Amino acid sequence: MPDDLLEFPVTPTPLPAMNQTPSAPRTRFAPSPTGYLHIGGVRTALFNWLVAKGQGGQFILRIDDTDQQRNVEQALQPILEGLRWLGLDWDEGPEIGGSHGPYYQSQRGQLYQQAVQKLLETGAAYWDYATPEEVAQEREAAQREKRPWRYSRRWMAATEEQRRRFEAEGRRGVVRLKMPQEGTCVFDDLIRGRVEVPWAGEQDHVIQRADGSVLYHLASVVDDYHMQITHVIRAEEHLSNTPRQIFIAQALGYPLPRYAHLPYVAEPGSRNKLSKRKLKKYLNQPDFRKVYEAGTRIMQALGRPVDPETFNPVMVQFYRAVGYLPEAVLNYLVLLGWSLDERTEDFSREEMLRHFSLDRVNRAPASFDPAKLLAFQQRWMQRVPLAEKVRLVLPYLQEAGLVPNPLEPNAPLARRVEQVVHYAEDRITVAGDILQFAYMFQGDEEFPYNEKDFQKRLLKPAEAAELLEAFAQELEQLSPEQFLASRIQELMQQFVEKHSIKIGQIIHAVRVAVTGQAVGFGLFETLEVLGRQATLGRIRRALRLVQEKRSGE
RNA sequence: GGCCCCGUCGUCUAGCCAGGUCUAGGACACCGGCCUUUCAAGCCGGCAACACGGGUUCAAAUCCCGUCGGGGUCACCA
Repeated sequence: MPDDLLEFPVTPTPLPAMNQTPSAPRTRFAPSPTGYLHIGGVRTALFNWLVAKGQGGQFILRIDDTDQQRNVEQALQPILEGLRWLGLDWDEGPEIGGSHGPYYQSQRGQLYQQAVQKLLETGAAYWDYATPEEVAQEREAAQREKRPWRYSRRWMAATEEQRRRFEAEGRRGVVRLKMPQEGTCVFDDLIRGRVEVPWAGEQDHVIQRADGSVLYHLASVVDDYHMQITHVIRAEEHLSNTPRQIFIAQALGYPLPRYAHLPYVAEPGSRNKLSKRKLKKYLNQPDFRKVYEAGTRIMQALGRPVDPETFNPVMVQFYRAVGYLPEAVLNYLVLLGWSLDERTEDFSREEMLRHFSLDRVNRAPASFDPAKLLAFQQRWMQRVPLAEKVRLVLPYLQEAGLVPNPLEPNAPLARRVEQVVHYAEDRITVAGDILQFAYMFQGDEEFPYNEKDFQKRLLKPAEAAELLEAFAQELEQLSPEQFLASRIQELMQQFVEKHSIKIGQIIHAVRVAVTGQAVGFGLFETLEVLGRQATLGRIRRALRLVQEKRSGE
């Protein structure tokens, strides 16, 4: 036996861990119904889902609504929709039930009452009759004297008689935890390793309010036990809550779950926690702004209001609305704090399930970078076959009123959608990008001209209109059947030689005349898809506009 | 402030536990070039980091101590 092994200090066994059947973890995601799904929240859900489903276990969704009187159902919908969109299906929870229900904390009051009762009986908790003001006074006094504060237990009722006395004074009791005052709480965190917290720093937390309702920590511990949760995987902000939960669990005689505290997701370019309320600040960040504005443009093209309450790159709804692929969002998210090795970046759902493990989760917080998310989106989108892309893009065209809904599969317009997606393929990174090509679906007299582009390519160059006119005459020589990209290109080359001009002198003018803007996919393809009649009509409209503007000056 | 956690390119990270193969690897962003009818895409190239200071060691991003910095948490919120 090696010497250093002999010298290894004998450590007291940490708190008993739950008897593991390592085969089937049960994890849970426990959001409170706030009406939106935060990026950090989904990542927590993802990791929980991966641990459970990667090892043949169950992923449970539980709603922490102990404090909500609002419309829970309504505030819950965006969360459920978001999880479903991403494919993070739950095995037990709202809308599907399960054998450990109900899955709303507001409906599990009886379980909590029993737990409180037991805590009271065993002396792990006590009735307390301090008013909130009295407690605040104590705390402030301690603060003034710069000493650590602990509740004095002055209004603790140790006996039934004391309770009656306090109540006779008109006081209403809460139930507090009777926390240990010395020693250390030790637990093994799956991500952080051994964590030690002195009990002396813990308060006698309230677990039941004066109105009889119960607080989060109690509910959470009781539920985790009854739902047989094996791994509590949650955000780091709960790390310092863990000792009190361990205390509750042990006092109740529950085996402990394993804990894993994920580093939180930080703001772009800083170490602060990502918050949905700081949208304005994040917009100062160029990458963030770029992603947001691209999204905003899509919403505007759809005629949807841009509501900062719901349309915000900090929330998953944003990505769904704009047309990201769930695969891309998951791929980005899984790498936010986790990695497999030094090079693998592409993870499908199946690959994540196969490879994910908590021991490769990073301990430091990770900044959210929407530009990198976009890069993943681009990669995933490149792999989507044409027919599927058409399917993704269609709802955007329909909502914008550019294409009827439903669209007959064999209608000429269906063919056009396909062509546009085909030619614009590299330019469509999110489904909503199709709306950049709205001009391909608008009437020849309706599509708008970008003023700056019109100015630059048609108005300002002295010869532009004349050349355009001449080129239109050449185009007229082609029959509708001859109106093909290759033929048009040939024609233009001849045209350029004939007039001894550079191709740039005509091609930009044609593009702006026909599309209304200076950017787009291949011009010859654009003309082909538009067809002879539309092309000529649009050029005539542009020439007319040039004339109007010139004479108007 | 107490307690807890964290600290590798601007960002996500690999490497750290088992010190040399690290003149620190990959990706995003950025910059430059090629391609080109525009803008993208694509291809090629470039910039760029071990928070700091002490130890231990022949050798430290890796081990130890300290400092600094950042964050979380301290509710009759979740």
